[in-house]
Amino acid sequence: MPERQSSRKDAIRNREAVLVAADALFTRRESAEDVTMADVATAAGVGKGTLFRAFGDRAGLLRALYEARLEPIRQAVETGPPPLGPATPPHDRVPALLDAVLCFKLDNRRLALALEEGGSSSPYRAEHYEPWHSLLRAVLEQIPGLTDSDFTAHALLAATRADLVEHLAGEERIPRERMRAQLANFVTRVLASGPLRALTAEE
Amino acid sequence: MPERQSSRKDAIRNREAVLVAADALFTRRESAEDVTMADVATAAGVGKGTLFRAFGDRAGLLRALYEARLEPIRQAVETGPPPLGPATPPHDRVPALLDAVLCFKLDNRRLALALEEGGSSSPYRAEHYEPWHSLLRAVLEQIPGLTDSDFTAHALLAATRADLVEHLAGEERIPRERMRAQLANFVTRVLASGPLRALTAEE
DNA sequence: ACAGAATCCGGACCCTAGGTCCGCTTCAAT
DNA sequence: ATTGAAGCGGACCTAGGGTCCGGATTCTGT
Repeated sequence: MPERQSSRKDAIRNREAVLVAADALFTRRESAEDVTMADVATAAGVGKGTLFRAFGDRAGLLRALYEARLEPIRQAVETGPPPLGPATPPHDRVPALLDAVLCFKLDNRRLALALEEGGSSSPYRAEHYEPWHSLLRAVLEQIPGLTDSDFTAHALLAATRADLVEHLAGEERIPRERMRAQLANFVTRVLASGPLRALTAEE
Repeated sequence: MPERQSSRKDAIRNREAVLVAADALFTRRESAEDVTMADVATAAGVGKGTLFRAFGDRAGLLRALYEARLEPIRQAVETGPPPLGPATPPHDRVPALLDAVLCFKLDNRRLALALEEGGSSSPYRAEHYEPWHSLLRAVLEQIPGLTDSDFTAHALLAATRADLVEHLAGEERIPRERMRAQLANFVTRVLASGPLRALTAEE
């Protein structure tokens, strides 16, 4: 619950300083795992107490950073033009949404990794997952012939999990565009078989 | 490197005791996260030193347990009869493999969770992932019209990630058989769209 | 059976990193 | 200027993974 706004300017200034410092650290450092809270506090020129009061705990800080970076995409999805916006026909919006998620994770590898794997509880309990799943599920539901929207949404999102993306980009050295193409391809396959008209009908 | 066999009977007995105790603890306790190494040592009637000498570190212990439980399935996949064994036609083997993985994770929730999420490095660096991916990829490659076997294998396996399974089974209360059906369905969709008749032919 | 060496045992101990506490300072409202 | 509420910061607490080493146990050669 330590999330209420403060009107005091020192509090606001410090919160901002922490955000900036943390952002820099997470981007610069190799792994997010070896950025300690003490590091962040020091880099921000602030005491640990301040840091924890402002964000509650490590996860809270991560969340704040994540949401800040996610904001533009959220906007584009909620009120933007096609292919991300709500006016897009479902069949085109699903790949667009997943592509957006993938790109976001590619652009924010360390952060996404830290938040998604970040110890304790599963990513599925983190409240930032639910909106995506809900939306995707709703869009999938509008595609005729597609059953199990709920599971399908989960499964598709699973293909963009931060650690998988990290593995593909880092270990397997797959270039961004190729990964996007592969994901698009995969999504197409899932959507393509429409009314699950058997393996035989080539149409 | 602390993995070499010991011929001393006390060492062997203790190793076995630890394995049994850990197995019991991980099964009994709510979350795998709150089974500490000290707990395991105590439950096994053994000192921490012994435990760490035998398994190296926490991950080592998890791995040992995991592999023990996985053994029968590994057997079935490598030298067993269809639909898991190598004699199965690719089109049938892929769903069978994924179903086996899913069932395994359902039967070993806590353990799979602990090992997959288990802090530090991603599941993709854990050497137990690679064989599955390799196999699945190889089988996928034999299905005509299927491209991107590598990515597809990753994506399909991602749908059986321990924390997702845990979420579906635990949070969403989806019964085992339903989940298996949904996964089977999903796999079918991915395989079904054969030669990927284009994205353009749509509207 | 015995000695000596090699190995193992176990729990006290260390260390890191997240999180808390509290006396002091700063802010803002009157 | 006064005052009390809010914030500050770093010393401190705790948990849990991992290490160490004196003493016990087991193996081997004779």
